[in-house]
Amino acid sequence: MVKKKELIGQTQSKIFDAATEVFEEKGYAGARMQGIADRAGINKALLHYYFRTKDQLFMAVFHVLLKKMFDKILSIFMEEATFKEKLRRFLDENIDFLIKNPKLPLFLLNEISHNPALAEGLKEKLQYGQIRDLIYDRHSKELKGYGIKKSDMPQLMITIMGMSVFPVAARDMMAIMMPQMNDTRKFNAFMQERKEFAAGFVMTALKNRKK
Amino acid sequence: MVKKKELIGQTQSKIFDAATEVFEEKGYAGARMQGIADRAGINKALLHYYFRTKDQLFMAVFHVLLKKMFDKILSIFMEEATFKEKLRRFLDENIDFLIKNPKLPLFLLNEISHNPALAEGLKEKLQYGQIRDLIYDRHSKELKGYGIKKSDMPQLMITIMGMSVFPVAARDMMAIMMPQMNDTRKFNAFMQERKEFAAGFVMTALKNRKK
DNA sequence: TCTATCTTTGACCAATTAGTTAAATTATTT
DNA sequence: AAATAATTTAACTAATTGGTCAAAGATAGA
Repeated sequence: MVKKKELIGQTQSKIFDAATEVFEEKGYAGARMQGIADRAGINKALLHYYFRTKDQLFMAVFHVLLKKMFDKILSIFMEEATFKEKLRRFLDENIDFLIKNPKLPLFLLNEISHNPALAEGLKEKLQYGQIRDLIYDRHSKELKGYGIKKSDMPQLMITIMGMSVFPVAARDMMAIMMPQMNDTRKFNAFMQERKEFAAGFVMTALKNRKK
Repeated sequence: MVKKKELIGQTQSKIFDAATEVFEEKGYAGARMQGIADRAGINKALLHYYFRTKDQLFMAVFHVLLKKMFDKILSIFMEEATFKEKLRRFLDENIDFLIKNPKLPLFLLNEISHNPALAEGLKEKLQYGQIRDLIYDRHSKELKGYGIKKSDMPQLMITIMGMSVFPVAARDMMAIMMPQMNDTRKFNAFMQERKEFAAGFVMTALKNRKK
């Protein structure tokens, strides 16, 4: 027999999944409670029964997605390995993640830019503020060998992030110049290729960097 | 004496400027006609007098901004110069442009992703579809010397674009990990630094690329 | 089975929002 | 100066949208 709590779970997670899809697709301002209810296959009143307001529902979805993205990014750099190894693992795993969640980066970028307060929670809670120092300190010898000073870390980190995230976020715009990007199969192949291209590109640039 | 056409121009361009600001800030779905009227210092009915509907006003603004962005990108690569020189000029000028128009990339990315048809006009009109071949053919000798085949061009182009555009588009998100990015003065200094960093990074990676 | 609680729904409400209209004001032409 | 045309406004309308409510249906415990 199906228990009540499982039913709650079913409905609530049906709602949550539908809300995730709709918010990712249309953004907060473009999303409609009715549209979320429709996609979840339920009544709009039931939506408000489980999540009192649009803001509450959005916040629940947003924070799960933000954490999902950052956990992926950060977990790899917290492991025990050389910087070079981490770079490869990061690009491999992050690109796989992005292929599976192609709408996520642009969604997060947009919502945060429309409402910077959204990032506040994570900022304090997980102390990501220190991440630059943490990474640098763990690999200072290796990075110094590449001519990277602590003050260069933002440049390097944003470069690495951009190598994987930018193509996914900017896909539709780049497709104006490169129509083959419109074909999802080709785009995914491009992203697979990119694992190797990006890792090679960054490591070559680092190893031959003038100090 | 102020002529009628200038007056029209004044009001129309006041509206256009206000609409540009509001759309860039809030996106199509988040923008309000009343908000645009307020920012332009006029009545809402007057908005509809000059631009019949929200869609019409948005389209006018959007296409100007899309063209602005692409002209900037493409003009440099159409000049007579070596690829290396173009790369430097592109990063210099594009980063200056982005510092002045920090909300532009995310706005365009978002609106196109919410409504891919928006890109159609430009795609056909300016034949950007061929840009990859155009650039490659002009620099095939130099690029082949770096071990770049024609099929590598998308990887290279998206890398170069991402080096300049990503930091601006992802600023607020990267600021979660690097709080100093929240300070506009520091961020702009970072972008200035990036001209040199990115140019050096890309050229080093190209020159030492294994073929 | 009876009761209390939890879940789901249809109908409704109030606020917001894009868009209209008719009249008033200002500018242009003759 | 008078007539005509363009510009601007206040007040309004219709549709959309987030949110409520009371009642019906389902579930679990006594």
